[in-house]
Amino acid sequence: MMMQESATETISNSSMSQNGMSTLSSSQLEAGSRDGRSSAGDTSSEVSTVELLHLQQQQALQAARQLLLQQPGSGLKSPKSQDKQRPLQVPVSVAMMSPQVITPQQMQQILQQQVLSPQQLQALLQQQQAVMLQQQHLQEFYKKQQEQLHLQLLQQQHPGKQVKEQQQQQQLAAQQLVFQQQLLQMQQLQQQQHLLNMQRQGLLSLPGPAPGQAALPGQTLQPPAGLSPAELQQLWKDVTGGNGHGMEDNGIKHNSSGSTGGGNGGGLDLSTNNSSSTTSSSNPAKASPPLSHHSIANGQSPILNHRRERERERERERESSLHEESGGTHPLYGHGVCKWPGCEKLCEDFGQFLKHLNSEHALDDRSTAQCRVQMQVVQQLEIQLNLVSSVTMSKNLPPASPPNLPQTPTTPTAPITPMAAMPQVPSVLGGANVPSMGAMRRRHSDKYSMPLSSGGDTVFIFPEIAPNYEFYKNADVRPPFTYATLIRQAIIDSAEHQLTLNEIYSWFTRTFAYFRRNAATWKNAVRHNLSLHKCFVRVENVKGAVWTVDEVEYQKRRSQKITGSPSLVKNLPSSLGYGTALNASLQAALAETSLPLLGTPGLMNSGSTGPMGGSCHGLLGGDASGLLGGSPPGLLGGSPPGMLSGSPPMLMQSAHEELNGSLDHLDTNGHGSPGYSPSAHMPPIHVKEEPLNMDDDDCPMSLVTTANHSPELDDDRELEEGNLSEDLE
DNA sequence: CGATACGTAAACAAGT
DNA sequence: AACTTGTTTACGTATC
Repeated sequence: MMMQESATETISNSSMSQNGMSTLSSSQLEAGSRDGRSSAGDTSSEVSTVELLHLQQQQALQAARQLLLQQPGSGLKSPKSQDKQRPLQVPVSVAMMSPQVITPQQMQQILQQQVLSPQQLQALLQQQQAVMLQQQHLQEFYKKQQEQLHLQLLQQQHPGKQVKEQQQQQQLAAQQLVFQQQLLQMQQLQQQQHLLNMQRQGLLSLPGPAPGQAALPGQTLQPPAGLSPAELQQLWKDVTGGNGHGMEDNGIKHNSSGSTGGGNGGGLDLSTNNSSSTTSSSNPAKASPPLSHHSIANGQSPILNHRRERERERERERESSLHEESGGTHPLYGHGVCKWPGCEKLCEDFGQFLKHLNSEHALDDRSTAQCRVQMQVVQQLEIQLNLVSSVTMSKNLPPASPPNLPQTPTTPTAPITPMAAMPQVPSVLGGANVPSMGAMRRRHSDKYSMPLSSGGDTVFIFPEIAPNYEFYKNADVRPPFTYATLIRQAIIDSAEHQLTLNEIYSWFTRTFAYFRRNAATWKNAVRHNLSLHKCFVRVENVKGAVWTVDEVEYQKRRSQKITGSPSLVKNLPSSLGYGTALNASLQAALAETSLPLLGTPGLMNSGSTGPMGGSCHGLLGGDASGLLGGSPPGLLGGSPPGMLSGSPPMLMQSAHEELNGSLDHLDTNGHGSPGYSPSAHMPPIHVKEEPLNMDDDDCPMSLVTTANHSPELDDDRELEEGNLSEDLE
């Protein structure tokens, strides 16, 4: 019976979280629309949203490209795996992938570089306003010209054309270019503005640090944080000269050439095509002079001249080849393949591509939804990044690398969020919500012992861990450790290695954001564990009773487990997703086991290499599936969700596993340090939250949400524990 | 499939 | 009486 209740609770919670998410997303959208309205004056909210989405899509594409280029083998796998798992959401998954791939460092760089100063923002806004006024007129004009041009082109196709006509055409083309450029610029500015507005309003902004906790006051809506790095990047590129020519594009994107008639310039892909681009959709290619790209860039006269010339040439070419569409360029078209995330359809020519684009990737609800999901994903990633970065940064450690962590050989940073992000995110953010399920999480955790040290009293066994400590302290993620392990840690951390029950409670709340809610539940669990496990010894004290740890007993227990489970590795697939988590668990594990070992990283790694390698990448696939849709019913389903699901971000099981392996060795070797358990395998991290489930459908959405914890959950008295909250900081 | 570990819920008792 | 602290039992889930 109880279980059922809990289950229902979970469900309700999850639903709540979803709602929360949806709410958030909706609010965001609304906000976005508002912006659009306010700023643009009635530009339909949709437009802004769409634009944003497009930007993000592009971003995702870019990221994907970069990944492909940078990470030869690794990155590729994950996507596939994901796709397999979640076929329908391919685009989404793909988009997600890219972000995942991005290393934390990259993200940080982006963030750092991309921040717009207030003045810049203002300037942009002003520019845009001015531009907007003109835009309508220009658009109309542009359309007319495009039509004319189109007609002329058609005429030219016929053999006997007169020179004059050609000249006229050229002139028109030139004019068109100018207008087109202007138009594009305006559009871009508009996009920017939308983004900026959103940013300002905090729509996009993710609460930096602790999603889970709304807590940190200031952070939340700060403008700068707002846009995702990628967004900013893209935006900046588009705005600044990026568009201009080439960016990288030349190579990759000629695209930008506004060919798509719409002149997306690079920025707006679809939107442009469909909408404004206008008439063109039908013959965008024709109308749009390939120039566009370039034009977009500056729109400067000098450049224009060159462009004009080029255009002429191109037009000639065009004429010859007719609709070859000049290889119409489009941000989503390259190498004869549709670059829409997850699509990759082969299109013989640009025209075919356009057809495909309009038919398959039209801005319908579906694509819009996909875009939204992507946005959300990006946001989540940002959040995670913030968390991670905050943690790592605060601690001096080089982000990814705990000493030896096999961690991420490949992607040092990668960890961050690989796919897992998706699934996990929810949990993280919204998190913890739910108390949930019964026994999902599990034991593995024990294996690691967590060296976390709480603030004051404790001494960090391993400083490296600190980062993780910060993470769990602020993120509403369930730690991947068993209650027994945590309790032990709490006691060990204390000065006298003994704590009263209440002190243990305090440690939990102080150390883990996750335990700031549902107090009744976890406190009961703590008591239960104290009583149940022999390793915890109650000692009568003057003041009352205190709890101590009998390491011998603790080790016994652990050793048993350890010995038996080399298998952990298996889980990897499912757990892959976590990136940073890795650190936490790994570190923890390392900490424990390795105390002695620290010096010998090699050991760790050696073991890991094997297993780990693949796993890391696998991240995406595995976890995500598990979390999201994969695990069906119960949270646990596929990926054992165990504890951390919420955290998501981080843990890479693979790493854990490796660690495990290594750890195991260690253990086996027996260096058993007295106090610390050998720890051993890394368990998959479970996330309790299970955000997972949400409906499969929603899964993506889940991401969205949550940045703050939903108050709801707490029936508990957590609030009561004011200190805890205080302690946090 | 059974054993075990774990998490959760709850009943109950004793103490404050 | 209400709450805290402990103990114990039961049950579901996951792993071995």
